Amino acid sequence: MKIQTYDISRTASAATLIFDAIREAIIKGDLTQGEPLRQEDIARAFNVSRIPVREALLKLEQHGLITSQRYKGAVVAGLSLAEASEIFEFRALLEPEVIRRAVPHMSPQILEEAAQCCEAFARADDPMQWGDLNRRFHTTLYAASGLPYHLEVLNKAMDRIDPYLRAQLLLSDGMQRANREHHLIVDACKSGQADMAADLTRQHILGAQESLSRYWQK
Amino acid sequence: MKIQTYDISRTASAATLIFDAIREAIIKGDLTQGEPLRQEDIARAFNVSRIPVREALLKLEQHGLITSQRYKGAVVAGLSLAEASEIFEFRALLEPEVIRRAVPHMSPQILEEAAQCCEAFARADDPMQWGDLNRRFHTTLYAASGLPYHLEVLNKAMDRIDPYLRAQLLLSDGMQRANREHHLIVDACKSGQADMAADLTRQHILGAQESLSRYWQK
DNA sequence: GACTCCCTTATTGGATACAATATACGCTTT
DNA sequence: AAAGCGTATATTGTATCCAATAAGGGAGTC
Repeated sequence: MKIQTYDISRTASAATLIFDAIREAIIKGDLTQGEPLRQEDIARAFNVSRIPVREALLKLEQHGLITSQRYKGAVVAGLSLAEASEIFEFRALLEPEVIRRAVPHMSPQILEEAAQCCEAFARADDPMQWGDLNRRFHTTLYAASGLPYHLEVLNKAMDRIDPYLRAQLLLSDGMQRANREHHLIVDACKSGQADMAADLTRQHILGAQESLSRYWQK
Repeated sequence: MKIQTYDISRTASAATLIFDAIREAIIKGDLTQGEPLRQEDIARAFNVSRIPVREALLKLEQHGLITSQRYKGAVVAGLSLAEASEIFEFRALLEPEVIRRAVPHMSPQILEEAAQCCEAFARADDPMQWGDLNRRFHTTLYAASGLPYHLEVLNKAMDRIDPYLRAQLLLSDGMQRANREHHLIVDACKSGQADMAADLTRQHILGAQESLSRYWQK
């Protein structure tokens, strides 16, 4: 008998599960800036002691998603527009290079998957999905870059600004433009134009940053 | 009576102290790749329970300095040349931009401090100091960039490759070249040539990467 | 009434104790 | 002797308890 069995408890500790759950909640905007995170409350909610909760909170702090003070507790970290803006610039520096390096190694499967993400993104009607699909689209394209460290750092950066990304897609022309630009990027990748893809990616990011800044001003 | 007293326990938890200590040990090469880190041993060494040790280990893992497996423990993370090389490329992407942005805001004090680092670096006879001074030199110059996120990420990156950086300085012409290039960078900063400083920084990093790769080949 | 001091309470940091899991060794079987 | 199995031991993950600290409220003083 050969059944593929997988034991979740082998890979995930309680701390990890809690971390993931809270991370999701913050990223998706269910927990907002300043929301206090009491160890005991969370422990009760997950039916565990405070120990794994503390580990989860530590990881969240390392990721910059919460800030905590000794003997005072943790709160969901806020990100000023300026801080978010800097992270957009950070992305604008990294992602073009990443995609440039990825293009030569993109298999037809990857391109297909990216295109599907793109389609799904265009058709999705639930704003909650937009953020996810948008992100999956980009990570799919970047996966072939062979730059794991860049991707790791990039993921953390994306986590931090995720609420802003979602907000940006909700702006009047946010989805429309993202969609258009995604298609252009995929096309560039398909035709092997690495530099073009890099350029488009850069514009894509800086455009998002700018539209976000403009909106916040008003 | 007004003495500036600072109570370590107010700002630093045991976990933080342990983290710093182990981080230093790894960075300076006292703990090398694969070295197992037993919670209980460390706890005994610091005269604390395993709880703060676990926190420290978690942070170290987040920084990529150790890798740990459930129920198996943590070991000092190794970094293949390829991985280190990728991080050098990462730096080559970020640091030029950071210094370019910093140049316009460099006060005479900062320039003075950087120059002093440079001098000290040139004169230091203890190879152990080289790494520290080299790093202080760069961080001093970057501080004025107004890009805190970039710097945070950069610091983590530097932590990971620190042993390689030290190794690189120990190569035959490592110090000599680093020294020469540092001076060029400071000069460019002093004369406000941001793009020049960026270019020099990029070459400085890629040069180090290349010489390291060449050496490892042999 | 405002201020200070002290105490109570809520909350986090750390220590000890227990549970879950992996590894190593010896035993059995062939 | 080699392979497979089970137990012993070491090590990590988690729960429970205690200690340290911060925040708030009330009594007393001016």
